[in-house]
Parts: sequence; C-alpha cells; structure tokens
Amino acid sequence: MEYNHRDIESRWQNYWRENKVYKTELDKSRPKYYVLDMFPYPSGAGLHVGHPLGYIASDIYSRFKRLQGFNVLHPMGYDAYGLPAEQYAIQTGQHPEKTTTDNIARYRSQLDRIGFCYDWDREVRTCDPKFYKWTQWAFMKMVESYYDTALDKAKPISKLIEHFEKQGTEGVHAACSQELDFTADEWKAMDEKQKSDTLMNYRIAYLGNTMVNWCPQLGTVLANDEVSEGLSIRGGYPMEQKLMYQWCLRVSAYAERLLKGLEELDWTDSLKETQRNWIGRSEGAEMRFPIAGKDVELEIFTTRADTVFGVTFMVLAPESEYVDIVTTPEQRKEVDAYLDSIKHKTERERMIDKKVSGVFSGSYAVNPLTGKEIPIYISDYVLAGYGTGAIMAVPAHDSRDYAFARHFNLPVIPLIEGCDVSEQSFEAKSGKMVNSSNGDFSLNGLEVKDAIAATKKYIEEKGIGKVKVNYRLRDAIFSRQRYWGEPFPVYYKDGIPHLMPESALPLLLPEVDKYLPTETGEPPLGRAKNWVTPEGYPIELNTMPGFAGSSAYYLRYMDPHNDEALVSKEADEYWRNVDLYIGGTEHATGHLIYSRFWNKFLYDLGYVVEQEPFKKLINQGMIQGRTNFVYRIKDTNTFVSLGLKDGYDTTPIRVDVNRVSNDILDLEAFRAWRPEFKDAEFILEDGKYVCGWAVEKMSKSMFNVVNPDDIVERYGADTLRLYEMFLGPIEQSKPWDTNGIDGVSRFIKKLWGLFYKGDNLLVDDSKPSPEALKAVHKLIKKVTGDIETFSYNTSVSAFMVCVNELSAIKCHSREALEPLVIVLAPFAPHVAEELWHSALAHDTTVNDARWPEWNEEYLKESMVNYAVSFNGKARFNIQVAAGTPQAEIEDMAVKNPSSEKWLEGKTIRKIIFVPNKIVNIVVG
RNA sequence: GCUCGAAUGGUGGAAUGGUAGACACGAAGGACUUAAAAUCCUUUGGUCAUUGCGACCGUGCGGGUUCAAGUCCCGCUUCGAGCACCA
Repeated sequence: MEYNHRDIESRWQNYWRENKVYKTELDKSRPKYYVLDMFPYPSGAGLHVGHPLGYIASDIYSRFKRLQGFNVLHPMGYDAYGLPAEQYAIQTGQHPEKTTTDNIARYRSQLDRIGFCYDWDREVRTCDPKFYKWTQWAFMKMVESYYDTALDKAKPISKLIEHFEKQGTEGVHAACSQELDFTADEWKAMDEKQKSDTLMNYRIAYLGNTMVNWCPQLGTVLANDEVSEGLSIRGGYPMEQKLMYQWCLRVSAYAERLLKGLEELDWTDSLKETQRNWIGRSEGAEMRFPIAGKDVELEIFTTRADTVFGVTFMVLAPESEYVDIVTTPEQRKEVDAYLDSIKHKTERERMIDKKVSGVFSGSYAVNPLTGKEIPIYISDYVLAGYGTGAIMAVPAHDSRDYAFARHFNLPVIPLIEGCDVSEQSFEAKSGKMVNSSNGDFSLNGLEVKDAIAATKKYIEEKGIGKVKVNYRLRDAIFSRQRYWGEPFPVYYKDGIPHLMPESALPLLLPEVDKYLPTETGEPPLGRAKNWVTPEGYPIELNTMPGFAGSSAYYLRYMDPHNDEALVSKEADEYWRNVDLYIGGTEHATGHLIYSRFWNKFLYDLGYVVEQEPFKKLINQGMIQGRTNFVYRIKDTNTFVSLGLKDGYDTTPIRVDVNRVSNDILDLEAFRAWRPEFKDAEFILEDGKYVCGWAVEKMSKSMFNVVNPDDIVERYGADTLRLYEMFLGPIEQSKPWDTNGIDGVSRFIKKLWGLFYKGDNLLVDDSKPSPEALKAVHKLIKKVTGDIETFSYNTSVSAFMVCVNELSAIKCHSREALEPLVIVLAPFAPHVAEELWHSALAHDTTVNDARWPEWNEEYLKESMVNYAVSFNGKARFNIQVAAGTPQAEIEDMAVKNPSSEKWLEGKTIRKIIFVPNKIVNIVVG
C-alpha cells in the first residue's frame, strides 16, 4: 500500500466523526484535564495557515493527555458577535447572522480537514440565544451586586440597601464611582429616581456618566483595550473623548485581586508583566489643598509626597469639576477659550501635540505644609481619568511640571541636595532632602524613600491627607451603539432603569430594517418594531461589547446544554478551570482581564469554585506572511530575476505567493494571474526566475496569504501539522515559509517505508535489536519531555532521527514500531491511526492505547565516549566500556599517547570528571 | 522614558555550565536514468592545510566569575513586545 494522504485522512476523519471518538463525558473515576483554544472570530476571509498553529499545539497536548489516561475536555466554538459582520451588513444589507453562519460553516470545514480532536457536541456560539442567555444573566447579577471592600468580594446590592436603611453611608465599605455621604433618614427621604441613581454609584454593572472613547466613524464607544494611540484597533479610525451615559463594569474594584492572582498563575512573565502594567498599581498619598478665599479643598494624588515643599503651582485637568469653582470672573474668558481649544482637538491630536499649553484660573491654593499661596492652572497635560484629575506640581522633580513652569515662568525649588535643575528636572528617587522644613516638620537630611514615608505619616496625623493606592485600570465601558451584540435585559420606566425578570431571558435580538443608527442618532435597535416590554416600557437600545460573550465561554463548555444554569455545580466541580489555555498575546489586556474579572465575580457569588479561569497559558506566536517580489524594469513589461536586478532600474511588485515555489516563479501561472502580465517577458538566471522576499503581516493585500486547505490538499494534514510545529518554538513569531515542507513530507514517506514496501507489509514479530530499542526508547523519553515543555519543534526532529535510525538498521519489528506509532499519534493522528490498524492490526483506535514508558536499560551505552580536555579545551576522544570506574578512565586519559604533548613539562593540578562526558585535566 | 524579552551558519532553528551548530531547508558534487521527476550517497560555520593526520578562530560588542560560558554576573549596542503627559 502506498502512502496516500487524501485517502487516509478522509477515511479517519469520517471514522472519528461517525463513532464520536472524541466525545467527552463527565467521568469522576478519571482525572480531568481541560485544554482550551481561544475561540476564533469567524471572519469572512477564512483561516490562513497562521490560525491553526495554536490549535495544533493544543490538539497535540490533548491527545497526549488522553493517551496518558486523562479525561480530556477539548472543545471549540465561535466568538460570533463583532464589528466586521455588522460593517458587512451595513454595506450589503445582508443579516449579520447569515454572514456569521456562513463563515462558521467555512471555518468548520477548514478545521475538520486538519484532524482536530474537538468534542463538537460542546460547540458554543456567542450569538446563540441559548448561549447569550447566560451572558445576559451574568450582567444582571452584576447589576444586582456591589463590591464590599472590607470583605473584598461582591455581595448582593440588597445588603447595601439594608445598610442604608439602618445607618446611611456610615460604616459602608463599598467600591463606588464617587464618595457619597448621607444618613438613613436622608436615604429614606429619597424618591425612586434618587435611590436608583445612588445605587448606580455602587453596582458592579452600573449606568454612569463617564468619559468614553467615542469613534465617530464606527458610530460607537470602545473600551480602552480596543483603542491604541488614539486610533481604534479595528479600522484605525481617530477617537474622541466624550462624556456619555453608559453601562460600565466596575472592574477597578477587582484591581488588587487581579494583580495578586497573577502570582499563582503559570503564565509567561511577559504576559503577567503586560497585565501588571495595564492594572498600573501605584502607591502614594492623597492630599487636600485648601483654595484661598473659598471653602473648598482641592484633592490631589501624588507618589512623591516628599516633594510637597517644592510645590510651586497646582494644575487641574480641563475636564475637572473643580475648573468652574476656581475660575475667577476676571479669568473666565481666557479659561473658556482654552477649554474650547481643547475640545476641538481629537484624542490623537492631544497626544501628538506635546506643546505646553494651559491657562491660569485666577485662584490660589494654600500649601498645607508651608501655608504659602500657589497659583492654580488648568492644562491638558493632566488627565481627568487618573487619580483625582488634579496635581500638585513640583517642577524641580517632574519633567512635565518642569516644562510647564519654564513656559509660564513659575519658580522651581530644588529639594535634593546637589541636584542641578537649571536645564531639566531631577527625577531620580534618591539623594538627601533639602529646603524641606516648616519649622514644625522637617524632611531635611532624609533619604527620599524615608522622606516619602515620613510625609505620609505626618499628613495622616494632621488630617491633611491619607495614604492611597491608585490603579490605572479603569472600569470597562459595556455599551455599544451597535446592532450585532447581546441586547441588555433592561427597560426604562419613567426614565429609571429596571432589570427584566430572569424568566424573560434570553432577551432575543430583534430584527431591524437597516443596521445603521436612527435619524435621531439612536443606536440601530431604535429601529426595531415593538422593542418594548409586554407592559409597553422601552427597552435599552445599546448592545453589549464583544468581550461580554467571550468572558465566560470556558465555563459554558463544561455544561453546554444546561438550560437551568450557566454551568451545573457538578460539572463545575469536576472540570473546575482551564488547565491549559492557548492563544495570542493580543488578548492580554482585553479578554484575559475581563475573563478573570468575570470569573472572580462569579466566584464571589458562589457560582464557580475556582478564583482563576486559566491556570497555564501559552501564547503562540503570530505567523507572519512571507511576501514574494518580482522586479519589473521601469516602463517595460519585462521582469528581471533577483540576482540580476542590480543592473536595471526596477520596481518591486508583490506577487501572489501561491504562484511561487521555493522562491522560484511559475512563469505561466504569473502570466495567467493578471491581464496586464499576460505578455510579460522575463530575464532569467540559470533558466529560473528567482523572486525576492520580505516578512510582512499575512493579508490579502500583500498577496502572501497561504490557505491551509491548499497545503492539506497537496501534502496532507499530518504534514501540515508536523511542519507547523517544526517551524520553530511555539511562542515565537515567525514568517510562514513553505520552503522546507518537503523535508517533513519526506519524513512521513520514510516512516511509511518502515511498514510497507509497495503493497508488502514489512512488519514482523521478530525481536528488535538493541539499537532499535535504543532508538525508540530515546524517542519516547525525548517526546514525553518535550510535550510537557511545548518544545514540539525538537520532537519533530526526534521523530526524524528515530525513523532514520530504524531505516538504517532495517528494523520492522512490531515491538519497536508500536510505541513509535503511539508517540507519533498526537502529532500526526491520521497516519498513526492508519498504521495502527492496517500495519499493526489493532482493532481499537490509537487513542485507546497507553502512552509508552521508556526503559532506561535500553538507553544504556555499551561504550561511552569521553572528551578529554586540557584546561577546559577539548583535545581528543576516548572510548571506554560502560561501567568502567572513574579512576581507570582518568588513568586512560592521562596515559593516552595524544596526551603527551599537552602534558609535556607541565604538572597535573587536578582532574575534573564529568560522568559520561568529559575528563578535564587541569595543568599548569 | 519605564518594564519585559531576544540576538547562534546562506535560511528556520538545536544545545540540564561540559566535544556549539541536532534536525530540516537551501547549495555543491555524485549514483540511478535516453532524459526529467522521484529516490539514494557524499560535502556543507570560517580561515589555513589537504598525500595523511589536522591546526587556529568562531554564538551582537566590552569586561568578569569558572578547570570549563551560547548558557552565570557587570557594562553597552541593536531589534521586538507591553505601558506611557498615569503625577
């Protein structure tokens, strides 16, 4: 039988599907293992060869764990809500559901051809009402909860209401948008609207007026992680800051737990670091500065409390609510003009524009330590969203304050001994303090670190301020002015938001005539007919963002058909959390934060048993494209090969990589590619046209997209799988380069050659030779170790070495070949399955085999090679029988004729002996 | 600017502090063949030597620790990633 990948692969894929070989059941008698891929957004472009990289890696691990006897949960689904389908719907009028369903079908057929061991009975789609019922349900739970900062967990909002009824805000420990202060009587006196607004200040999912990232082109707000450098990640459109009344999630309440939780996770350091940066914890102090002549205090946040004696002015963010209070009538015009100029700038313009700008408010603040009056300015270099939106400016020790002070001619007071602030600020946090005393309290002579601590202590004692930890992490904006997302189970009665009853879930997404905002500027749901409750109250028009559906999908896979709960107690307690999660780094500050938050929330309420959703996480690298170029001689239709192009004035043109093989252009395919190349002429080198190449993002516009279907068709899924793993370390980004796939293809043919020669079965029951056993057991040991460390590339090499060795000694012994097939099965399941059945004559699937143990006995060498080195420099090798005593080997090394010249006229100082490796003779 | 990571042949990449370059691609030469494809064999880090053994140099740069450094330490350079008027 010849190796025929088409035949073998379709046969086994059918067999697996029809017999539900990979169906997983809850089985308490076996240990569980949960392997998860980040589920894909089914885009219209289909999969390219980069997408399956992580899927192949997780598939190998799943199959490996299964062979080791674990009950493996390995599901797949689709992150089906999202902007591209909706943009497409706007352009074509086609319902996004239709596009999405079509794309999913395409993805599925592409995935199926690669031979994954997913349990498709557990598939989820975020746009499926049976699924999004639980997204809506979790949102409702968040609305009905608040975060107790004393217990450090979410609790039902009813508990908070009880507290208000009894004591007002007295003794309340709750995360909130704004510190409130009212008595029980004041609470009771509030009307329904006031109570609703007050509770919104505490709910974990809340409606709030917040500064949001507004994207006019997309017509929606976006979360911080969907924006980069003032541009939307999707589409790259400019963003504006806008105050809007939006649903938000109080992720910030979980900042400390999200940070702490990282410690116990088996993630890469760089990914943890990314999350730490994003959470952005900074310890400092909050301090109050009275405003001269007014009964108001300015609150600021600083990490450098020690520099309070060097404060020469204060600055407010333009959006700060204090701006109105501190602006004097004389300065009103100037301030308004400044605020106006800021408003007209986009977020991006504000970021690019590093020019110092600002305006004096007319008021002065009083430094609480020195009693001195200092001017209050307004400037956009202070951010409204961080800290209190106001700062104390210490130009001597902060570069931004320094630039501002120089521009407005404000005094600069150096506070650290010997520092030079004539040209720039001194930002190092070391040195001895000077100029820092008010008679009563002095920091002079202290190290910066001690001065910070001393100041914090002092201000707390004097009631000027308090120690405070600030986080960069903001609450997540949860509303999107879009159609293709989960509707909010919220209606409005007299302008007050109410949750629908749980029995109303899932709240189905209504039909609309167009996917655009209404004429009055309302979101697309404003077009839906009868978008009201049975009682006639209007329903929320926003929809939820993409991350809503992806935040708890891993829980749903555990129990995907349950109509009573997101996940049953039993399933949750068995499957617990994801043991291995594989996906890209691009989700580091989005999905991977939101999921952790969501999970911790569900944990607080007792719905799940684990605090963290993803124990171990591997980031597969991106597969970049490898673009090929041809070189057209200017103003001609003649193309010159890479090696000769220097003699001509040429223009490089990207060429479809599928018309190029090993950088050699297929001339006929090129002529047929585009009408303008029909009559193309070529200047060849050695009869070939050699293309240039460059690494770029894999995309249609670069003509460098390689479709896995084509590779599977030509070489087979097993070759694709092995080759993707062979390409390099899984975590590393690398360009897709089809050059080299032949090596893997040859390997499979050689492997096949161990079992069949033509139609003859070669496998026999002879006793394998010691060399054969050694080759196979070396392989088992290597691959077992490699899989645990995800060094799949070296495993593939090990397979090649083993097969070469077995071929060389013509080993066809069943006893040696059987473990080889089992160990290969996770990597190349189709060929392994075929050999298992047809050549090794088993009637089980290879999945039912046991992962083989290696036997150290077989690995022992009869002769051992020692490198003899002098002063660490290896000079020659000696062969000694295994088990020779150390002293004898050392003696052989010294007395060897080759040693003579190295020992000549020298004395042996000592001999260092490394078992099985080296005899190092130190001479001098 | 701060933080993290990386740098090894023509290429992708191997190397628990212990003979650097496994494995693969590419290249060169050869066998088989009328020829090509396929397959197989040999060589392939550099320089010198080549009738033989070989010799020396080599893991971005400069130091250090060690009998021994691609690997550990210190100081740079370059590239990549994350954060960034975050006070």
